[in-house]
Amino acid sequence: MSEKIKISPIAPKAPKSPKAKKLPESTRLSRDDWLDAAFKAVVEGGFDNIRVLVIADTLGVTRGSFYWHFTDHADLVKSLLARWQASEIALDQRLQSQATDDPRADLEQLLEAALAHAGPDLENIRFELALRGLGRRDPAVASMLVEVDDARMGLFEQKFLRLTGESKTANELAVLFYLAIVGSHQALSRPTSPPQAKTFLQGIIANYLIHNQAPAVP
Amino acid sequence: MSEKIKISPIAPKAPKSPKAKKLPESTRLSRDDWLDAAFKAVVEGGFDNIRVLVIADTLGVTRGSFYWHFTDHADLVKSLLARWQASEIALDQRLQSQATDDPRADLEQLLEAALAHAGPDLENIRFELALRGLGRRDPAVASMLVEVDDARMGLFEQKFLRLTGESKTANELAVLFYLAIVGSHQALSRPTSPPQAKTFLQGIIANYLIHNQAPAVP
DNA sequence: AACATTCAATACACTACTGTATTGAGAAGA
DNA sequence: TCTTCTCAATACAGTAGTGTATTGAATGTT
Repeated sequence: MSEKIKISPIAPKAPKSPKAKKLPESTRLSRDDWLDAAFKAVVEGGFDNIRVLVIADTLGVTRGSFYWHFTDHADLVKSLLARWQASEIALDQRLQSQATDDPRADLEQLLEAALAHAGPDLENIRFELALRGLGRRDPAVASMLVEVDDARMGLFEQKFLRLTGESKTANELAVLFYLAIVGSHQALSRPTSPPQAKTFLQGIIANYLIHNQAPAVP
Repeated sequence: MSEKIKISPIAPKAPKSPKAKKLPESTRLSRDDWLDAAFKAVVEGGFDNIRVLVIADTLGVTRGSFYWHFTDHADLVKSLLARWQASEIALDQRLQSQATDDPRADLEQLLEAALAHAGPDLENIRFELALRGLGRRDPAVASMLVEVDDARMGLFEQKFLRLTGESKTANELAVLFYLAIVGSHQALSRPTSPPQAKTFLQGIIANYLIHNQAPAVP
C-alpha cells in the first residue's frame, strides 16, 4: 500500500460552518436528505447549481458524507430525476383514479393539479422548468419528459373526447390546454408574479377551454 | 516594475485548435463575433455554458482576444442581453408598423412572428427559453423579460380589443394567446419535435383563439 | 521607414470545484 | 465489552475555469 498519506488530525472540532441551515437536529443524513437538498438547489439555480461542495455546506457536513451515499455527482442527478419521475407517475395515477362522470369537473381538477401542484414557493414548477432546460441539452432527459408529457396529454385528450365526442377537436383542445398550462408555468415562475396570478390564469383557462365561454365574434 | 516575468516564446506556430469552426477566413475578430459565439453557446447549453475559454477555442483564438474586447465575463453576458433586448424592441416596432385594418390578419402575423422567429435550428426560441431560465435567478434579467412580455402583450391586447370590442375579454384572450405561445416555445424546443410541429401548433392557436372556431359543446 | 494602434498569444496567479483514499467516531449487535 | 457497521471528516491530487500582466505580430498612419 502507498505510504503517501499521513494524516494528523490536530483538532476535529465543531462543524466549521456555523450557517448550517435546517439540519434535522444533528441526526445522520440519509440519501433522501441529500436529494431534498439537491432539489432545492435546482429550484434556486437550475441543474448546474447542483454542486456537492455547496450542498454539503448547506447541510452542515463535508463531502465525506456525500461520497458515502452516492458514487459521484452523476449518481445524484440520476437519482433525483428518477425520484421526480416516479412521483410524477404516481400523481398521474392518482388523478386518473379520481375520475368522476363529469369530464368538465375532471378537467378542472387536472388544471388545479397542474397549477396548484406548485407547492411552497412554486418549487415544483420551478423544478420542472429547470428540468425542461436540462432536457434541451440531454437527450435522455428529453425523452423522459416526452413520456411524462404524453401521459398528461393522454389524460387531457380522454376528458376532452368525452366532452366533444369528436377525436380531432378533442386532440386540438387538449393540445391547447397543454400549451396554456406550460405557458402558465413560465408566467407563474417569474419572481414578480403576484399570488393571485395562479387563480387568474386558472380562471381564464377553465373559462375558455373547459367551459367554452369564448365570446361570439362576428 | 516587476521582473517576475520572462517569456520566451519558443514556437508561436499555427493556431493550436485544428477544429476552429466557421471562422470568417482568418480575419481578426470583432466584439460581435464573440457575441455571436456566446449566443450559440447559450442556445446549446444555457447561460452557464458561456465559458470564455471554451468559446475562444471554438473561435480558434485564445482568451487574449476576449480580454481585449471585453472587460470580463460579466461584460460579455451584459452585452449579449442588451443586444437581444434591442433586437426584440426593433422587432416589436416593425410588427406594430405593419398593422393592417384587419385585426385577425395582424394577429396571424404576430403568431407567425412568435413561432417562425425561431430561426435556423430554433435558435431564437432556445435562446429565449434559456433567458427565461436566467431570469428565474437574476432579478435584473427578470424585469427585462417583464418589459418585453408586457410590450408583446400590449400588441396582443390591442388587436383583440379591436376584435371583440370589449376590454375584459380582450385581455383574457390576449393572456391565453400569450400562454399558448410560450407553451409552444417549450414544445417546439424539444429535440424530438418534428418540423411540421410548428405549423400544427400555429394552426390550432389561430383556429381557436383568433378565428374562434371552438366547437359548440352543450 | 518610423511609429502607433489593434488584436492575439503567453505566462502566471488564483478560485472553485470533483473524486479518492484513509481515518475516526458513534451506534448497534454479539 | 468487544466488534462491526454506518456515516462523516480529512488530506491529497487533479481539472476547469477566470482574470491580469506582458509581449508580440500585423496593420495602418505619417
